[in-house]
Amino acid sequence: GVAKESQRDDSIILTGTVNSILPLNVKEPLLIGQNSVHPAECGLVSLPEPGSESEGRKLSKKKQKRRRTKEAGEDGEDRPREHPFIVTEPGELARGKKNGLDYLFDLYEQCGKLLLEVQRISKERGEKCPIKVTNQVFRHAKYTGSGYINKPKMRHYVHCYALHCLDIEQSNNLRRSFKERGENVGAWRQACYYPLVVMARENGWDIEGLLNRNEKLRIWYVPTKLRQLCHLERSKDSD
Amino acid sequence: GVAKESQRDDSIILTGTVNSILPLNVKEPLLIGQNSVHPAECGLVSLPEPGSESEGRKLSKKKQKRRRTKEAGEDGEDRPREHPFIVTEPGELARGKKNGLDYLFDLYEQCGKLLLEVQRISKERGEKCPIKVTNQVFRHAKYTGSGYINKPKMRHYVHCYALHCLDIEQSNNLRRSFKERGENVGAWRQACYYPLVVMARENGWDIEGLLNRNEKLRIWYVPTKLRQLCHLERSKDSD
DNA sequence: AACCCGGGCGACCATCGGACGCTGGTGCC
DNA sequence: GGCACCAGCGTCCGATGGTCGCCCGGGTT
Repeated sequence: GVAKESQRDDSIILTGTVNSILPLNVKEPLLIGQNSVHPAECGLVSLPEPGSESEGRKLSKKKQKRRRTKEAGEDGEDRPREHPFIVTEPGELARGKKNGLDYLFDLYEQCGKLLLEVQRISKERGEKCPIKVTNQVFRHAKYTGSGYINKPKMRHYVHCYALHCLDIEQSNNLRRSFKERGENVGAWRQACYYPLVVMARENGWDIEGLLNRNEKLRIWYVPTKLRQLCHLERSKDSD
Repeated sequence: GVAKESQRDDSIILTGTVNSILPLNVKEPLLIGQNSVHPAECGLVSLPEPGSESEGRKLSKKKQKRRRTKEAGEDGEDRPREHPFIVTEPGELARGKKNGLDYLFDLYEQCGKLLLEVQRISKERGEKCPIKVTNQVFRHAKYTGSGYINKPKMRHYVHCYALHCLDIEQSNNLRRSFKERGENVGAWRQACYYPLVVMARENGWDIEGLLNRNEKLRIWYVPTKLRQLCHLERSKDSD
């Protein structure tokens, strides 16, 4: 299934047009005629480098090296990490040490409320008032005891939440289908991109506008990968 | 006149309510009863430190030391700096090695056009599309040969342009009045704040919204000092 | 020519948006 | 218990918004 080809990161798999790879329609046919090719060469499209601006800004792109574990003897009082998400059907509670997707989406609602609070506070203080979920909001989340909300997580699943908000029917079907097939969260997450790309096409490829028109999505930055995917598909369209 | 009290920076002078210090109404009365007091103590209000957020972000606020002149032997090909602005009446051409205020405002229009261009380009490339005048726009300005447009300058006079857009009548009167009195640009610039504060009050102190509602001003970040001034006056109101 | 006023804008800084990949939790055997 | 998988999120990085004050242009004496 799709899961086998899905990557840890956001590398994008495109072997055909969007229509032909809608996750719900695809099981085996995706790689027909390519089954003997090495996975790295069969339809995995690396997106263009982001540094495409022509004004002369420089990008060094050195491979960053992550810091090893924190020094021993540090107190830190570090929270245990959250349980991983699993693909659940709408309304289904995750069993065992897992979290379900309804909970994931609720995190986005919580962020929206947190933003509202941050906005109220900053207005009251005459400071500039964020219209998006910014670092400040994540800081506020930590401060007010919602330490389980953090930036990398929330940014990671924005487009999944977007699908949930824009087409609950399709989002629910996708969840049921991926759960049934036993796909993991990474595969489900990848699959959420394509219905959005189709919607973007139906909106003149204006993904930004599509999300901005929705009350709940307006506050989230458009994920880079989603924007790039739309751009890529649009350029295929005009071939 | 007002000019004598005005500071190089944006320190804010408030000896009374906004009503009492509307620049057009004020010549000498401003400091009545305080003329013997040291200027630093007479109504020069230092605004609250920006690091007022309670979430625990740290601000070191070390005095930055500016780099001395560039190394000798550097080519650089540096453009000579622009002629300073002087206060001119509407339609009046600046004489000598000076630039007039109509020219200043035209620079803002040019930035608006530049932004439109940047938006067109970034849409075409599927990159994220700025809705404000960002660093990218200033970079684009340099790139396309408008080297006379730069960030510190444009940010410095935003509120003057705002007054010009929101109440051309009042803006023109202010220019005529300050020119007649022989005030310098700094004094005129300071004076531009107060009519805006009054307008903000009439709009429920929503200066952000006031500027955002205007087609031409929407693309400019609200100047910090203007937001702070509004905040300050609002809190005086409720005393 | 010498001086000084005042303002243009180069350069700096904290913080931002964005993302990588290490670490360790988790289920399976 | 041991192992392999995989995803949470600590941490990093280039670039941004915002501003200070050095430097020098320009008018005056």
